[in-house]
Amino acid sequence: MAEKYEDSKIYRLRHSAAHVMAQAVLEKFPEGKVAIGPPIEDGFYYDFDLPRPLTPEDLEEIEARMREIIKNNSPFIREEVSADEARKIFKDQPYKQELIDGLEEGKVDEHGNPVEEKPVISIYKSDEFVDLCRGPHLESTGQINPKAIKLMNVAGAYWRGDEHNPMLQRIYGTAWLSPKDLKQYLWRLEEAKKRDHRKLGRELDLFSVSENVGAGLVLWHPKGAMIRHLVERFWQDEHLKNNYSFVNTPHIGKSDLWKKSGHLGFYAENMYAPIDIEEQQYFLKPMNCPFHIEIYKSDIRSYRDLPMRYAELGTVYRYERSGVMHGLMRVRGFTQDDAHHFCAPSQMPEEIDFVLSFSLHMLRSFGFDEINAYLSTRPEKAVGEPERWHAAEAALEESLKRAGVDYEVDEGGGAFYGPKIDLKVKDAIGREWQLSTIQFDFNEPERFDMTYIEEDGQAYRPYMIHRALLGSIERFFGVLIEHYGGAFPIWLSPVQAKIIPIADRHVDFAKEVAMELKSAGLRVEVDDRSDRMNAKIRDAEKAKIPYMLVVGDREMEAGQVDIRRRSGERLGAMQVEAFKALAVKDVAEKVEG
RNA sequence: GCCGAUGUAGCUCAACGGUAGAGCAAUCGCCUUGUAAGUGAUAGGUUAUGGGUUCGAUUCCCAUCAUCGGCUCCA
Repeated sequence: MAEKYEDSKIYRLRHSAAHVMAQAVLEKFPEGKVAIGPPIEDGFYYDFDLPRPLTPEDLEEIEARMREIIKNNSPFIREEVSADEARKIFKDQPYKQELIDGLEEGKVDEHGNPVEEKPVISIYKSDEFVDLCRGPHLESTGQINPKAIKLMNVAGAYWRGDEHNPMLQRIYGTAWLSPKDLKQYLWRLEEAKKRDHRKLGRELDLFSVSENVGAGLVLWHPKGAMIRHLVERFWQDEHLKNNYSFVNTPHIGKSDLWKKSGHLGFYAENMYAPIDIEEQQYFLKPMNCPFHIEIYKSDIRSYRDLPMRYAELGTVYRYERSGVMHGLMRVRGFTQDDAHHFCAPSQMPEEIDFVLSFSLHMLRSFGFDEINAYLSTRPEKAVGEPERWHAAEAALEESLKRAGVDYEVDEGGGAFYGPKIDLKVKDAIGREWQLSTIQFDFNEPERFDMTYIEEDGQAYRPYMIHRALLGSIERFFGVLIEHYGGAFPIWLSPVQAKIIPIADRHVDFAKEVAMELKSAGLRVEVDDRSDRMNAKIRDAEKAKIPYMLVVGDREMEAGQVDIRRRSGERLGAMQVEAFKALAVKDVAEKVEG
């Protein structure tokens, strides 16, 4: 069993580094106010209310001062105090006063998180600095390795994370046990930068976002659109194999529909302003479900029709606040790989089993092997019968167990209309991304009065399950780019092989080879520029094309191609037919090479 | 939306209160090449947009738009 982060030395180290930083900041700005400063993943931060914005030069100064404080090697001394004593000690610190009030009431800890027992109020002293703090800390500042800390950046953050509160300045820092660990962490950041889908999107000419079109609206370039096409084609094939029906629905719908579905009530802030058409108001769709429900309701449904599975690559538009857009990950117009399942209560557990295993199959097909699940259950405020909630939650949990997926339960974390499972994948450098979501909906079937006729001739309410496996095609593409660092598996590569003639006299032969490979469904291009072979190889490498096929006098003579992989590996010369078979096999087996 | 930073050629970046330059890419030549950059020339910019200050603004100021790092929110 791994040690909990909260109990580890590195946690105490980061917490201690936060105190040292706060001291350095207060020395520079004696009138500054301090808020809170906890350890976080990979480091720590501290929030301050300061008279002016901090600059990168300030950070350097603060970091240098931190090293001096560390050198003093002063001990961290813990003291327990009464609330009144604490108030006296922090008399010039309004944020600390607020925290002390909270501690005295006994409902929250010094970070504002709810706690069971009324906490003891403790303070920690080190060098010239005193902080309201639960600890724990290192024994002394000298235990911090001055060469293993680094201040990263400054950012705004609301006091207690509430946007109605004042905006503070948050300094992020990182701290490690050894300089080697710090170096490795910085290397990881560099690596993540290299894989940034926004950078690769430009370099590989996959997509762009134009200021002239609008923020958060993605333009898919030919190579990106090819990958999207391949993803969608695979997605469609798999859905057809699994008894889905495809539906297609429009981009706008009348206001009455959205009133009925409830979206104008609980989702209005994410919807765009209405469009007036012949004195009726229409809204851009933020979701596809009301349309799918209308299709369901276009006829009387029998128990014999169930389960029904409606799938659509449905493009939706959601208003996102201006500061939140991020490449492909967070956009204003996107296509969900959406589907709605309608089933009878008796079919429900089996239907969940299917959706979960189908979801895992889909994610694994794209090279995501590490998948974690999050089960969110009934919140305080919820619609729908409690029995249905329980049955649904049980089905979700049982299904996760059967599938052998690691999961965490988020009690009360479900939406008001139903419990859900979210699946997160780990990418090649260990970052988690949320993709799939499987959610029950107890709201819309009621609002639309959806029914089916049972054997007994009576009308019953079906279960409705809403799911997206890839999430959105845009986000999924972004994750895919970062996961593979732009070097897509062969079946997804927009160009699978680049044919490189050594001299102009080999171009005709190269084109013949290209024709031959294209006839097998391979995506190949001939680099017929009069450049040197070395330059052509360099360009193909930079484009991360899986195979480079060099053809010169020798190959032309023998009807061969000389093969180089993008890894630099040389496979030597082989017959065109042999390469064709090799590449076709790579595609079928989804080889990553 | 909020806090902070940024916006100069297709890309990466210089420079400057007196109307801008490099490398790569592009175009046109020459070279005809054996596994990551051959070579010469040419072209390319109302310095994001709109105001203001100034004799003069791309540079200083304001607003808007967009991007980046975060916060809040989320597929």
